[in-house]
Amino acid sequence: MKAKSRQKTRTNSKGRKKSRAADEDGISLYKRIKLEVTRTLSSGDISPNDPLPTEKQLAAHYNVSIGTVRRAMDDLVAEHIVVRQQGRGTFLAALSPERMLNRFWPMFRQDGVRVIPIVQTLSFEEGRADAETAEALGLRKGDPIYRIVNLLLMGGNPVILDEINLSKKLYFGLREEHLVARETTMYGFYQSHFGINVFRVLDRLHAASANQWRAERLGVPLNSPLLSVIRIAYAFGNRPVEFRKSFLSTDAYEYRNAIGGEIRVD
Amino acid sequence: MKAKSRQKTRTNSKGRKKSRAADEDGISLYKRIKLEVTRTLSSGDISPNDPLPTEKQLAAHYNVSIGTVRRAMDDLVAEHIVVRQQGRGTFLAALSPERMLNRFWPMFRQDGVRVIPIVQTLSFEEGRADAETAEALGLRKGDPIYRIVNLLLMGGNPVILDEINLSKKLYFGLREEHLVARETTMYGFYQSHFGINVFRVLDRLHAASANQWRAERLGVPLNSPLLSVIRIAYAFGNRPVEFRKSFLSTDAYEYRNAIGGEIRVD
DNA sequence: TTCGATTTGTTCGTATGTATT
DNA sequence: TAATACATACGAACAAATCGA
Repeated sequence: MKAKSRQKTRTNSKGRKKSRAADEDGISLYKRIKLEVTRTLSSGDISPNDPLPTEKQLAAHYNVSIGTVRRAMDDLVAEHIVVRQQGRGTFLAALSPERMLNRFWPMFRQDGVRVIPIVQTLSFEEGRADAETAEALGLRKGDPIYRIVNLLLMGGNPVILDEINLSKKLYFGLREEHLVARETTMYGFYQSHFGINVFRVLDRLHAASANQWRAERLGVPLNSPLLSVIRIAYAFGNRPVEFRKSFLSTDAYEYRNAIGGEIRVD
Repeated sequence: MKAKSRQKTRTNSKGRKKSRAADEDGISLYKRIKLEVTRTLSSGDISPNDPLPTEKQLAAHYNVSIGTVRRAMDDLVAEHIVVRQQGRGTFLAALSPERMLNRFWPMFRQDGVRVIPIVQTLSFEEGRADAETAEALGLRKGDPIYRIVNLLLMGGNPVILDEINLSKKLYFGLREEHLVARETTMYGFYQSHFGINVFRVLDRLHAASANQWRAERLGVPLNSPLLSVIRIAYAFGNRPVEFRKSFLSTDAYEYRNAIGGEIRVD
């Protein structure tokens, strides 16, 4: 006497009617849910740190079982898009200041210790996108942008020089006061003030030499070797939302990168 | 008439006896299985590309349900330790030459194209571990090692100079002929000849200047900026199995690093 | 502070779909 | 074609964390 026997399609107690595995579109249910939820999140309606619908609600809404919702959420958790907390709910992956920092700033002291940088904004100006910036941000050359130069000090010494380019359209109304006043990382700032959630960055690393201007600000000799990091930051949906060129003095600090399993056995 | 109602412990039809969620050790079943399987894999008994026990077998062996085995395997798949193929089985994550390359060599041409390097072995010698190498490989200073210097050419030009240090004990019997004859990456070579599966590397990046020796081999001017990559490669169980110092000429190629979701929606 | 409701976490089990051999 | 092995989906029961009354 096992439950109800099932055919390829059936109608269950809630009026659900589905062919199992492989939907009309040939895409599985949990993947569809994954997409739908991602779309919802990228729309920016859900501010981080307030919860998504509960699993039960999602199951009801999409007319699937809780297990299927969990399968979708498992994926989103693995992709660091949402986090779950037993007893509380499921949240847009955030963005506590130091989680943000830990996640997107792979800078360590030589001995492996992570150091929180202190940020000085050296300049803030409006300008127009050059070819490189336009390409990176998906703009047209000459489109209006904000350009910010930050100096990051670690352990009291200047270590990183950041040249940040933002589309004016995306960050309309940004002013220098906001930057000095902010109590968080740039990415946390984008999120809290503009609803822009950076969840992925792509870094391109080169060896470079310090020119006069950079040498002065980083306090190193002219032509010292610097690590150049060209970064594009993406929000959900692979929307580029920041183009950044950084120059790092790697005498006392280094850029670390782990490839492969992260060995969380918890 | 729903199944059998359950108490906190019970004995099922197969004689299984278990308290639900949170085992004796306070660790969940699927995590225990994850660990056990990982241990089995790291012992090197299972050569890559032959299958692990099937889910059914594992379930029987560990006396748990298939769902629990799948939960454990899901994690191992997410961590790139195993791969599953519908209809075939589950395999130790491998390591086709170009998967290996794609996975652990984040070098791209400026335009984003990946280039397969050609490897020249410049030298092969036995030596003794200096402090740095010993530390990295978990050896004592003075322990015997092999030291290999490789020059990697991309697009016909020398781009990377690799100085590789291997514990002699781990790779006992290694000879230069093996290296020249090999038809794969170094990591593939470690695996096929020594049963050592690299599944994770940690890179530390610095800006450096080309000294005389390196400048000559890389065909760049003295004191040119080079990207220095100090790498430790780990096998299962976090066993360090290779210590490598690389110097990259980044005029035409770059080191790329993606942080955050990889956006596989499949 | 206690307690109960809510929400996710873990485990089990079943049925069926689909790819491989 | 049949057997095998993983993939998807449903649903139930209980554990554990959280939060508010």
